[in-house]
Amino acid sequence: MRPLDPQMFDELCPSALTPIRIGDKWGALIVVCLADGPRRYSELRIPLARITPKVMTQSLRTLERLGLVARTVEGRQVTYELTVLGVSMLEPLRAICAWAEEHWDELVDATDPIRNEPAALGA
Amino acid sequence: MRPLDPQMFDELCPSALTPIRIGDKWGALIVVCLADGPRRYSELRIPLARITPKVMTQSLRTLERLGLVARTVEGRQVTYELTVLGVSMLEPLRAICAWAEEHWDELVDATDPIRNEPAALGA
DNA sequence: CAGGATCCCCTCCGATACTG
DNA sequence: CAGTATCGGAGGGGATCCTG
Repeated sequence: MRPLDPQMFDELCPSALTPIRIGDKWGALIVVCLADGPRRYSELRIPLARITPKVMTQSLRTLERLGLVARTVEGRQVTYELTVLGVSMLEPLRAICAWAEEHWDELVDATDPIRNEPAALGA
Repeated sequence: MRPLDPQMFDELCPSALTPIRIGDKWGALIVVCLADGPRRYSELRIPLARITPKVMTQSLRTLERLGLVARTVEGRQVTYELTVLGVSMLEPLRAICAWAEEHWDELVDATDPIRNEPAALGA
C-alpha cells in the first residue's frame, strides 16, 4: 500500500479538477485516496492539503451518509475506509479517472475549434 | 436511432439523480440523451422536461465549452451532438450509470448500519 | 489530533416572463 | 422553435478562529 503524498494528488486522478463529481467537490478524490486502504484524518489531509478541515469533514460525512465510506473511532484515532459499496464503485471510478487523465488537456477550456467537430454518431 | 421519450429519463440513467455529475446537475443526463445521435433542442426537452429552458441552455453551453458537445445551426434548426471527445466519454459514463443503477437503492440515505461495514481493504 | 463554530460570498438552479 | 432577461432562494464551499 503506497503512502499518500501531495504529488499523487494530480498523478492519481486529475478529475479532481474536472467537472466530474461524486457527492461534492472533493468526493471523488477522497474515494480515490481511500482506494488502497484505511486512512486517518491527518493522513488524508496530506494529498488533500487544499481542502480546509471543515470542508473535508463535510465531504467525509456526505460519503458516509451515502454509504461509501465508514468512519471508525478507536480511542483518539479516527480512521476512514471504503465500505463494500465504496469499493464496488472503484472500478467505474477508475474508468472515469483514466478517461480524465487521457483527455485532461482537451477538457480544459475548449477554445480550439478543430477539436469540437461532431462525431457523426447515429448517422 | 431510438426516439426520445419521457420514460427514458428514469430508464436510461438513474445517476441523473445521484450525486455523480458531469459539468452541472444535468450534464451527465444530456450526454446520455445524445448518445444515440444528434438531437434538436426541442427533442432534448422531451426527456428533460423538468429542466427549464434557461438551465438546459446553460448546461449545453457548459458541455460545449468543455468540448463534449457540438452545436450546429442550419437555418432555424439547431442541432446538438456529441463531439469525438464526448463519444469517448460514453464508455466510462455507461460504467458509472450501470453501477448507479445496480446500487441505486443502497445509495439513497444510508440509514441501515449493516450496510456500512468497512471493506477491510488493504488489510 | 480531529474536528466544530462562525461568517460570508458566490454560483447553481429554479420560476416566470418575454423574443426574433 | 430556440432560446434570453430578470429575479430570487438555497446551499456549497472557503477563510479564520477556536477546542476537547
